[in-house]
Amino acid sequence: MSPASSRSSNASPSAKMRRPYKVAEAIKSWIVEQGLQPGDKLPPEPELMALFGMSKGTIRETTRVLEAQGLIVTRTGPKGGAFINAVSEPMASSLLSNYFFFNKLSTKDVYQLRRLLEPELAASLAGNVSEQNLAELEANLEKYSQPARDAEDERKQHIDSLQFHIILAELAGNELLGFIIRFMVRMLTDLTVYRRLYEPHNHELWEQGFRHQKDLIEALREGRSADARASCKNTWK
Amino acid sequence: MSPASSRSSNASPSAKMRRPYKVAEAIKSWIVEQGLQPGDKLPPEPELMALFGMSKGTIRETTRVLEAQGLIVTRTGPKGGAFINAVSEPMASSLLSNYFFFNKLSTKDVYQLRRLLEPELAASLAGNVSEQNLAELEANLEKYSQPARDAEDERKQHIDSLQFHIILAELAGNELLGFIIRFMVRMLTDLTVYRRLYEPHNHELWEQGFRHQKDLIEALREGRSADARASCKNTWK
DNA sequence: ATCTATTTGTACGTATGTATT
DNA sequence: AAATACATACGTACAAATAGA
Repeated sequence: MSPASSRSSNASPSAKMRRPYKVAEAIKSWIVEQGLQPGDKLPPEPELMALFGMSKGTIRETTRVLEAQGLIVTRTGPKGGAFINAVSEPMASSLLSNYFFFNKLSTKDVYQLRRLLEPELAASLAGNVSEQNLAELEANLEKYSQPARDAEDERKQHIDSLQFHIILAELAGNELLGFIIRFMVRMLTDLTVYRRLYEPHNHELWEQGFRHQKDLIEALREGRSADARASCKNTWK
Repeated sequence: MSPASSRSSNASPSAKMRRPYKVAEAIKSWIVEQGLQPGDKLPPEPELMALFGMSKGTIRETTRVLEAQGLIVTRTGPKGGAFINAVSEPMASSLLSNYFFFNKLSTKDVYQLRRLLEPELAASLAGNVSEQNLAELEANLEKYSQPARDAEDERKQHIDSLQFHIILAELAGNELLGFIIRFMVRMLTDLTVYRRLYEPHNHELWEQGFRHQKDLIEALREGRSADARASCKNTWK
């Protein structure tokens, strides 16, 4: 466990790591060892230069590396410096999407995974959702209760309907699951934002999706686990 | 879709992005626009300096940023330079684990997710697994067919049993799913590598796990979807 | 509101390392 | 073996930002 590669899991291919990376690794392990928390300050540049016997430029490249990975943030001025930072979700999400940019992620893959995940998730949630959360789901559902009037409208509805899934994931109280669902939604948004324009406006599909989400909410409310699973399975177009 | 934030989804908090990051963003969009492929070369440093009107140091910080995110690799010497790179899985995995380092991921979360994913995965695979792949699963199972003799042995077996899940995920032919399962395995390895030492050696649990994995293979072979799901549900300790 | 001190950010010139031809 | 083309590293000088007096 660690900021990446505190032991050997490597980022830059084994080869001879250049100095900035060596230092970056050193600082990462240092963070772990010292148990530094977000907000804690790293030594200022001159001190790091002395500590690692390197020039300013090299030290700066190092801090850029850590910053690019979201592990630190830097501020100028007095009381400024490099500070430990808890990687934000948008950041993590961005970095991960870089991976799938080249490793062709298809919408099919995303839908298949969602299909694997959500029905069981819904089933496990049935009967355990507070009335407040149910209301939230219903409020979201309202946003696309009317058939889309035009392409732009449909696009908006599509984004809103994705939000439904995010709320659902939140309810599980599982950081990892939540992250994955939100990431999938992000991917779907990116992947479909253009594609959708060419697709036919399918009224029937919209109606079915809407109905099933409505059923799902009811099943969750009344603790009908099996029904929740079934409705959820039908929620995708 | 893009190397992160080619439009607005931002990594560095909206504020005034410093120059290296601006250039990094510029290069990212440039990569997308030009449709550059892994292996394609970026202009050499002096040219980039001219292109963006910046000094060597700043350009270098920029390339370090891209490199730290796994988007380029650099080589020295003639024919050297910065080259577009398809982010590797270990790299992506490392970067993502940084996120969960501070956002406390518990083993409970991981197990819960696996519990959500794998039974359905197994069910969907039943009857569609080649004899060769089944043999591979069985070969893996052999590695821990005998009760562990000591703590070290048990640790090894634990790692091997995790491999079982990776093979299973591979069979789905879903990049995203595969990544997630492997990532979870990685997290579990990191999270348990120390913890396990304190846990009692539980013979009975081992035996059950072993038996269920064996059952699972048979169910997969014979296309008994429901049984595969059931066996899989019992595969965790 | 202005100045001052502190700390990061940028620029440039030069020297060294490294792989290809 | 030598020349070449490229990244790597250093040192210094100066610019920009910001907290605090």
